[in-house]
Amino acid sequence: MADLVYRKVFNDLKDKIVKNEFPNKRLPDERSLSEEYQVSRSSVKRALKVLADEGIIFKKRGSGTFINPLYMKNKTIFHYEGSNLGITDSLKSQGKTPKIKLLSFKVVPANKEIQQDLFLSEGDFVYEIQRLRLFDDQPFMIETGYIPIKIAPELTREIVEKSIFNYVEDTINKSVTRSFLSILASPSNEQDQELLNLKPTEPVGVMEGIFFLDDGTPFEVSNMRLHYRYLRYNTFVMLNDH
Amino acid sequence: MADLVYRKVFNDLKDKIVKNEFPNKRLPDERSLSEEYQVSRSSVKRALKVLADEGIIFKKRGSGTFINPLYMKNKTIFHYEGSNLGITDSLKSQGKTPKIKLLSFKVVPANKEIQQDLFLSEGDFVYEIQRLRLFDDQPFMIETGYIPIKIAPELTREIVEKSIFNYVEDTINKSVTRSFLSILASPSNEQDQELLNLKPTEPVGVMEGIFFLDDGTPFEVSNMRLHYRYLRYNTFVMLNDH
DNA sequence: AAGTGGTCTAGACCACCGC
DNA sequence: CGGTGGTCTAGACCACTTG
Repeated sequence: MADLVYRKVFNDLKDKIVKNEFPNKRLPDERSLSEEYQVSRSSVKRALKVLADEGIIFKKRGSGTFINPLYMKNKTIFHYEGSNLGITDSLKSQGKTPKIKLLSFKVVPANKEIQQDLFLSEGDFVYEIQRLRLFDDQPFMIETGYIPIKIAPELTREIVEKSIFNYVEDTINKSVTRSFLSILASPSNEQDQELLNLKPTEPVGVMEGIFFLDDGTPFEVSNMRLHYRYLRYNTFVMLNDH
Repeated sequence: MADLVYRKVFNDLKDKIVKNEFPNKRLPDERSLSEEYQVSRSSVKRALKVLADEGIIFKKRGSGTFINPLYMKNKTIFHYEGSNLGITDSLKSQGKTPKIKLLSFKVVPANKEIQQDLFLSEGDFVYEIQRLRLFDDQPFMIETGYIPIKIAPELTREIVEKSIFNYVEDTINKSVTRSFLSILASPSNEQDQELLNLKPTEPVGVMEGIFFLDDGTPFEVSNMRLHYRYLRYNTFVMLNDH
């Protein structure tokens, strides 16, 4: 992954942007970058495309490529980038230690809502997994997930305390590649306040989502409640036209 | 726009998918499509990339390209608007009447932050427009926007009480087609509580964004504070791999 | 006119899948 | 092994912006 040409250009440019090595907020033109990195202009374009999709840069035809000023501002430790969600990655990359505390792990019958979300039938069972995620010993997210037992019949506490997605990729040989997410704000409840160290006036950011395997099978429905300072979802939006 | 090669391939394929012209849920391989449409394989790939980004198809290396079996069903269950945001539209569609109450309308010098966000220079002026948006006489959003006067030199209270974007499209003949948005949760402040009828424990959802004209010029930087029950951002997310 | 991003082509080689 | 998608190159021409 990391030794792909466009990936290297992407990583290097992102690095330089973060280190503020383009103080005029402008990147060199594509042809210069192509020369500098000794790669084709197509590969440069591909790298820039990904940067643009993540909202880090934007391009002005005829003018050049510029750094999105919102990207650097008010960066929370934890941020999601549109079309690329990397929970553990984005944490690790900053040299921090993400941890998981397992709050509960059960097998329960799927209720109506979960049946619909995961395309299950009456009588199907799911794992109910509640985890607290920490980041440098600071709790930031309560995550409640439901996974059909028939998709991953051998989940254990040990697996669940680490990465479920990695387990699935290594063992079932399928991968979780996409999801539908809903993002909203909510007042904190007592559990939130206790586990995330919140005052009653402080809210949580909520991300609800369904994760899919690469063959389209719904794999998990998840409800994530985040300390409000740790949620910042950055996205690039195309308005009505294309 | 629609006469781009990859766009035509995209539209044609999407059309065929919707009409169920691939009953085996599988698309022809890229080289055949390239031949069929008499375009390069790169253009086929580009069209397929867009289809995949929209969650309509997925590609399996070594196997082929398949139609996401959930694509049709999902439309009723989720309404994902990622990559297509229409605030007033989505309100109108529910048969409700959106209204705008103008809270303040001034011309002020752009501060450093706004200068950076909108690529302005020292001494440039911007409109500062604060509006309360209502929905069936129920206030749901406080919106503070900054627009360079040099882009829209003739803004008036009358325009600002309606749609700024429509004015821009009709008059300047440019359109607002893209934005970068950051979405987060925040405790409500006193103004929020008063204008949005919130209790102190109830939060707001915040959307900060820069809106761009179709030529890439930053047009407006906007801060939107929404009653938490009215913010729900739905999006389709591709995870780490492609 | 020069510079910059956008689109498109043609072709090469690689990596993975299934028979 | 053949078929498929993934990556990459080199170069052409177009469309828009800026001085």
